[in-house]
Amino acid sequence: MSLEQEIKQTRPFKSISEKTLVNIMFTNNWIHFKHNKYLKPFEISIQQYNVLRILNGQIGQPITINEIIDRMLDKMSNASRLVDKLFAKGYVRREQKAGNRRACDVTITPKGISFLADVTKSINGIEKDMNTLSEAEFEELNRLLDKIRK
Amino acid sequence: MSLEQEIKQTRPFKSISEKTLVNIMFTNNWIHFKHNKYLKPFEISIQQYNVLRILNGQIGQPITINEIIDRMLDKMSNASRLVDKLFAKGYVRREQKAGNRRACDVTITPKGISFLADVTKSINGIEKDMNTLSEAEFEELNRLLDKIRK
DNA sequence: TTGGAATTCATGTAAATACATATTTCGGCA
DNA sequence: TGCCGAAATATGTATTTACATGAATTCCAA
Repeated sequence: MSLEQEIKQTRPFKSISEKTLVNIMFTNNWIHFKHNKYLKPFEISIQQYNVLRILNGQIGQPITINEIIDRMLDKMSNASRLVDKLFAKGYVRREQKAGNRRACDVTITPKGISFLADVTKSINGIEKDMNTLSEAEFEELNRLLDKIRK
Repeated sequence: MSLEQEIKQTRPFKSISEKTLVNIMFTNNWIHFKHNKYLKPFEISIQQYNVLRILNGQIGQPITINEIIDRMLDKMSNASRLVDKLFAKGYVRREQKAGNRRACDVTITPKGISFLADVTKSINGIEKDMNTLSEAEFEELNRLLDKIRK
């Protein structure tokens, strides 16, 4: 459905770029809502899920809190508290980094890995809720999003 | 910059559609961050700003809380408390709807209109932070976002 | 070597969000 | 009319977010 219909816009957007910003935000909320729906049974928040994915991407190599923040989609949130939550659930291990007592090494545990695998299986439902674009359309969408951010 | 570089992705995405989801979320956070930056001096949250814009779009015609929720980008948040905040600042008027004592009529006040004009002037800075796409590219980006949401 | 700045993380806190539940009012029907 | 379920909004609350500040450690330059 067109954006204007979805948000029942009465007057037209002032510019196509303004409309695009609104469209990105609206689409993100659509994704966010789906994510919440699929993550809910696992009792994990979107941010915690993202941190787990980052750790999993490390393939066993530890990573510091600062590096997690670097890789996070949302830089603002509190990585050390997210790691706390994951630690409490046994999904990550946290140790003082050798050679730098300020920093800490965070690693995903086997329990975390298998939990993440279950979550991922469920969350792929999002792709069923999405309309599939052609390969070329996906590529183009990515290109345009990359381009819009300077 | 490419998404992979920005989030320092180590292993490749499993699919182009997964990458696209991440890209939309990442771009949204980019926009969110900019919004926060430009809204901060005005002491208003993004959600409050969006509600004001919706009310302004009504051109004087009152609207109920439910209709605000309908038009909001983020359906989840608490429209009545957002209206409360705006009311406390004198940006909106709220009256019991004639003929239905459950519902209420919300309208933007002149103070709200001029405040919104100031905010809008500042927030247009986002468009300077953005790379401009061509008209055709903007159209295509909007088309693809509309298409991806069923 | 040592004092100050920078780094790295943790903690505190006000506000916002997500969601459940309550309250008031309305509409329809026996 | 009186009752029941639905509608429209308000309120309660646990969690998350945004951001400021604090604490420990490291680095560097005088």
